[in-house]
Amino acid sequence: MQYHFNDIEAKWQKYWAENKTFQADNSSDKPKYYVLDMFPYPSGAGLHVGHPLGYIASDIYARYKRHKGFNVLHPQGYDSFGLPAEQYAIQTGQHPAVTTEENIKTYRRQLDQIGFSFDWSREVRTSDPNYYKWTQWIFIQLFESWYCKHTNKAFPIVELVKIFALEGNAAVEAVCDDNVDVFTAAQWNSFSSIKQQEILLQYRLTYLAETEVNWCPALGTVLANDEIVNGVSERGGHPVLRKKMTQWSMRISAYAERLLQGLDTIDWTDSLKESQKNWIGKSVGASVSFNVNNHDKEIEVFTTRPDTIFGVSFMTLAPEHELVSVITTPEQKSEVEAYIQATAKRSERDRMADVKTISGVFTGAYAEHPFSKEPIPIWIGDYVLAGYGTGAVMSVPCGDQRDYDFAKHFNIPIPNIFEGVDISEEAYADKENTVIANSDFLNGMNYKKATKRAIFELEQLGQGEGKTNYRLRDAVFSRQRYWGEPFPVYYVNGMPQMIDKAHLPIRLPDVEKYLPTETGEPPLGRADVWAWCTETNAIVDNNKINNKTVFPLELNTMPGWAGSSWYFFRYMDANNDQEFASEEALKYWENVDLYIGGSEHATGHLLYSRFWVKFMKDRGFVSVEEPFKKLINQGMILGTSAFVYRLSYMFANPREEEKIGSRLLKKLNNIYISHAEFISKGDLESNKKYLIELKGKLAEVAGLENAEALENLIVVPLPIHVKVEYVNASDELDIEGLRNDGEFGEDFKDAIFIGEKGAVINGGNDVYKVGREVEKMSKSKYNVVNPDSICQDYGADSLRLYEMFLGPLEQYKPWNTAGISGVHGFLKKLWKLYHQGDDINDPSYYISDPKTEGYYAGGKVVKRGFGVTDAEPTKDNLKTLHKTIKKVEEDIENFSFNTSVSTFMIAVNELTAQKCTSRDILEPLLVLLSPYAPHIAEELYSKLGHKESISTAKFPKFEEKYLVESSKNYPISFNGKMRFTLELPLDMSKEDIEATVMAHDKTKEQLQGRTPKKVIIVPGKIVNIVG
RNA sequence: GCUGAAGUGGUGGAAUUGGUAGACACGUUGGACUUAAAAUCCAAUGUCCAUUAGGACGUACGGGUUCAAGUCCCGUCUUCAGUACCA
Repeated sequence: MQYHFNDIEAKWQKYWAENKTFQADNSSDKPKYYVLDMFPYPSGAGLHVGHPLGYIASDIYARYKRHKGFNVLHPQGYDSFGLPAEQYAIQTGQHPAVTTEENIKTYRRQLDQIGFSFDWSREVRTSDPNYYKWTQWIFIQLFESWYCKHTNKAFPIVELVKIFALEGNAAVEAVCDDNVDVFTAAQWNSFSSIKQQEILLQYRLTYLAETEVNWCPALGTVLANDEIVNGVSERGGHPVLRKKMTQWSMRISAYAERLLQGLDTIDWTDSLKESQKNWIGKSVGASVSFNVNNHDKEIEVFTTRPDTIFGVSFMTLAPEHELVSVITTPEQKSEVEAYIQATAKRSERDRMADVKTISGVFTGAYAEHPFSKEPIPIWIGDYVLAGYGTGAVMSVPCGDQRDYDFAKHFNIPIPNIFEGVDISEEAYADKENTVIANSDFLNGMNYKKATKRAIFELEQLGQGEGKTNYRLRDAVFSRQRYWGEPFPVYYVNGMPQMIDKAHLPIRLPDVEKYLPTETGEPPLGRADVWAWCTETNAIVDNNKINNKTVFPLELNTMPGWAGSSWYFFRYMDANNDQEFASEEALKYWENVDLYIGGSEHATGHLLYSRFWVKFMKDRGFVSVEEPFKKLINQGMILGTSAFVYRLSYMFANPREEEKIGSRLLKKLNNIYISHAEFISKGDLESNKKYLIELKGKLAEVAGLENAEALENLIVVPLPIHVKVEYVNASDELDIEGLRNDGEFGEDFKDAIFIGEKGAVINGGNDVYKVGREVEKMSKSKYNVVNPDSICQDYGADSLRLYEMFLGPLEQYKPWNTAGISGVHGFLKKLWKLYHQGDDINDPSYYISDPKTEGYYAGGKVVKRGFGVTDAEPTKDNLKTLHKTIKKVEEDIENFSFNTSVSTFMIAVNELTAQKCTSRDILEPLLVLLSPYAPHIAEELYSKLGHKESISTAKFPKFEEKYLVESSKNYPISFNGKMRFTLELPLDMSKEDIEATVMAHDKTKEQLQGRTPKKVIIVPGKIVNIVG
């Protein structure tokens, strides 16, 4: 009875789909458990073996929790808005919805064949209007809300309007724009509607603002900082400019403190929490304003050390600071301007990498110390960043190393304000053990006291206050793209108006092309039917715009993170068209218990979702404060790229080029050498050596009579990616396959390959070995391994087990198909373990090969078939089973899936050796295995006579009593080195152990007459004899 | 620079509290079965010395604590990831 995995897997996948085995109920007596994967973006390339890693882990956990008696929600969907589909649309004219639909079909097919226990009845797609209707609705709620600092909560904006009408804004503690003017109730009531709307926009949680953005003209869109690599766009490598634009922003800064505090309440890894903490970047200190001498200007700075205010000996402004041009004296003007220009040329990366160089220029201007009234020189320096704080610092060289270095470099005095501290070599930044000196009223105080006093005195002067600064900036929410959620917004007199919930969704309009317009408007600017009629509440033709009843609609779309910031709630009630999810569903499922995904979302998706959830909680839409209770980052599966090495050459002497004809050059350009043929890549000396050896060959290969022509040629092997499918396990290249591959065109048609032995390959005389390197899987690197062929050749259960067996879930690891035979072999052994019967009544039984499907006994072929019996399990059987239960359960709880695969292998090896056929052992073993290899588990479980899916079976209970041992094989060590082992009863006393061990022949042999100094006995563990 | 993670056979990786380092696999070698191959099964496999018995050395490197260290402490190096010259 052979293990026909393809048939078995197809059978059970069909069974699960037809019986809706994994459909979750929104009510149950069982406790709930919500397991979620970060949903994929359905790219055109389909799934590769890296994608399922996290899905397999979460599926194992979800199935395990079902066995443990939980009502499990385990959904899946697609983050289906995104730039790649739009890029493809621009190139081909295909509507992104069409390609997205096709891609999703591929994804679904690929996901289904791996046997995930997803509840597909709850599928969500962010690009589906029935979904983005609610994304638009949440946007409207953000627009209709403001944040009260006093109660630390968001409230409806109508309540703010009431306050304004009653008492003005003077007493309102809200998170708002910096430049809000104070007004009274009377003033508010006298304002025009437009003026009122303008003011409210300064308070709304989503607002329009002029922001400086990274504008990429070639892509026609704004890019996030992390979409820019080395000053050009990550996608396509186009140049990027800074540009001011009016865009929607999200007032995420209002939630900075709660986002920080909330981290303590969730079970995430420390490294992830650390990234979010750094991203939020809280620092507590004070803002201080310095008057500029001879100008009616103030420079405001933020400092974390107001206690060191008397140590200020200069100030530094960022070169971009707005006051620089105002205060610079005529004498310093040319120098300052030159410095500003030089700084502007340097990229941020440059400035960052070059920490050691100290540069700066004196502006010629002075500020006044708030207390001592001494003049303080004002400098500019590029170590001060315009984007952080106020773009200016008060420099205290004795307490800050950067200030110290700057002062030393420019011979600025370094006053010491710390008692008994030597600052002749470096600054003293330790604030815990300082006593302030030379600081007037702060003398003799420690850091804490001095800080408090300094802030108090500054407040008295009206020149400062205590302040907490966050690095977290408000998030830009507009994208100049087509394939994203349209805003439910139209404009009346330039003021944004929200469309009522009843008329949502606002669907994406059709456009002819997906590019920005010639005038630089977003792609929606191309739509002909993109105006809002307030009478019919419908989208109408643009030429009906009269700005009385018909108004223009917003042309931007929302960013990728809009849809992914709340999708986990939609799964709870995915088909609800009245609400984003019903109150009952939200109450029942609460939030995600376990979230698995890549660490690349640490500061994007994971921060924005937390922000939206906190907002939704404030407004009473949901009842939870955090979206994801526990989060695990799965590591990436890397590809092993294959390289061939094209000889690229250059001439030490340019005239040489003429000596060699162009025909020859073409040939030279087409020679590939095997990996072992060279040792070092770019190093000239070894190249020369290599060249001498190669020269004869080149002359021969290139058909050159006169090898001297190659005299001054410098040869460098240039690595080129080739498809990994043309390389076998021994790194040998299938040259014919490569030559005939259409995708490479003529590239390799006439190529000459020099093999391992150094001969030109012609037929089977030599082999060509590729070079290998581990890299991220990507289409362009030709190193993508597709799960389809693995499912075909080994089965989904093998794939699942193998991906887990590869190593710890969180770790980055290269994919290597060679190892899959190990887990596949295990499944075959498992199958065999259940088919030890000799003569069976299995109707599906057939025999085509007596050697694999039966065995010889007494010269006869004995048929082999399903053979689980009711035999009483032996002590050894029970021990193996319970050892396995214990380990597997611990492993799953610790997400250590790789070790439980080993445990299964050990169990099957042991039970096979024990010739175990007992149902009492083999049935619970299947339940243990079923989260990992569900298909084979279902098949064998049904063969055991069960009519229900194994997913309903209870997880076996571990019983300690089967593992209790009466004896222990003690390792006997001498001076810490294990020499032999000795089987002794566990209840033996220390004294008896010592006596037995000391009397042993081997002990005497080891000691050779010496008397041991000491004998260490740890009962149940070890014996160590010292001496 | 800073922060975080890591470094163990030819390879992927085990070793949860300090207690027999290398589980489980892959690969390799040898053998059985076969006309042959595949499949399956058996054996060996950290390195070095030794015919065997056995021994020496071994968890990036250098020290230390301990009866005992992959595990704890100090220092150094390397790799990967994140990042912000954050006042």
